[in-house]
Amino acid sequence: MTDIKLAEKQVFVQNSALRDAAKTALMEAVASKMAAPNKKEAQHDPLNEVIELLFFAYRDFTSDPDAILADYDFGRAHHRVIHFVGRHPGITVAQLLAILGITKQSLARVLKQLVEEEYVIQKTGTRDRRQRLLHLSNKGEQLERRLSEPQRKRVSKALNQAGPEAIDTFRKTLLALINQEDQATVEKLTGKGSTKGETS
Amino acid sequence: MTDIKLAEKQVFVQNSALRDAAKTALMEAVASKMAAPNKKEAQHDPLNEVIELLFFAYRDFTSDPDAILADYDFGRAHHRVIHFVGRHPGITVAQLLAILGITKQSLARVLKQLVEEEYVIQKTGTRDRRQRLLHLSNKGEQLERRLSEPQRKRVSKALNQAGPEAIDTFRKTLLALINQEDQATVEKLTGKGSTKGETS
DNA sequence: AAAGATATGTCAACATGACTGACATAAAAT
DNA sequence: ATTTTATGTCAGTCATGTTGACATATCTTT
Repeated sequence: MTDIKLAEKQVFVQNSALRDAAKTALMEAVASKMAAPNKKEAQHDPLNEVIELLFFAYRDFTSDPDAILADYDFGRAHHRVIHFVGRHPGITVAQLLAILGITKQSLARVLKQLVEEEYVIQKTGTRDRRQRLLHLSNKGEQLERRLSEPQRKRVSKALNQAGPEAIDTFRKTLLALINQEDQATVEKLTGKGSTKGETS
Repeated sequence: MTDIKLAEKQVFVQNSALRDAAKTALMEAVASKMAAPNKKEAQHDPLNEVIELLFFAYRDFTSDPDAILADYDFGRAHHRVIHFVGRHPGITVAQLLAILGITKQSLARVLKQLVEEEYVIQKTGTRDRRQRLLHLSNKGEQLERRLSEPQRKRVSKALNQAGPEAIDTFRKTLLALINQEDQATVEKLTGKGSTKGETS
């Protein structure tokens, strides 16, 4: 008696329903249960708190562009490429690989698409003609702005809410979270804009 | 004349080599080029800076556990489950789904493994016997500690380096980065520890 | 008590974005 | 002239996410 009536009334609670309701309704459920008095393990370590906050913050932070990307049939991988090429025009493939921390085969897949669809332009290096210096086309720049806008707004809002010293403290903390060896490099990287020194 | 000599001398620069050298040597290369004087687009927006820092910080932040996980043939998905079950013992499957923002089919795959290998224990709810309240076994708690230790150290170090007000400011900023609708929920969630109110 | 809704689980097929390994070409460096 | 470097590409695999369909046990409602 439990085998034929299902499909009609259950479907609506199936997959994405759980996802979409998740960030709202179901989260409420979580919270309410949470409100119940706990017993033990109230490990109220602020460190653990920060770790969880990082998880949620990053999740939401990346969700903005994800939605936009879907329109273009692109994924996060494309976004990362667009972002770093946009912020560091003239970057080489090797540099991009180093920054992204992925293999060239992985990069190739998305980069190829981006070049074919003319979001990214490859210019042969003049100093070293083996290099392919990467730039955004106008189209690419447009997409970049579209993608970064919600993120900038989100960050801006958050920093404002957190107070005037937040910009500085937040930046300092993030930098200190990065692997020691890379901190100096990243500092230079984010401090500057382009990757020039040569161009075609 | 370029078709038979390859495999011997190239292999070492192949895949992971690029990855491993990446975070050190190649990053250096990036930095040096960066140092070259730029021309235009010095969009020195601190917002963009923060966005990139977030990317790097989160990347390194998650790399600690990733390495450990490999020993167990687990991935990030397992880590997330272990983390949230560990920090919120007695959490239900539905709640976990809401937090993780994935489908139950995705969760099932990793949860099944974790239960089979006895890192996670399912207890039937007493108030609602349909629920499976999730807990870590001792084994699971050990793994949880092993995984969170490097992250806690990293965060701790970063907060110290960033100054005394960093804990508070960093937490505030992260919270404000989260989707408005979820902020209150997450605050409760991270503030408390367990998910009890009932147990078996 | 019967009917419906909910919490959980499971099979199967598919997409994305990583990875490894192997091989290629053009250009620079030795 | 030889070797190394920067880039690209084919092929196969793996982890993790997604839909869709269906099952079972246990509340909840009528």
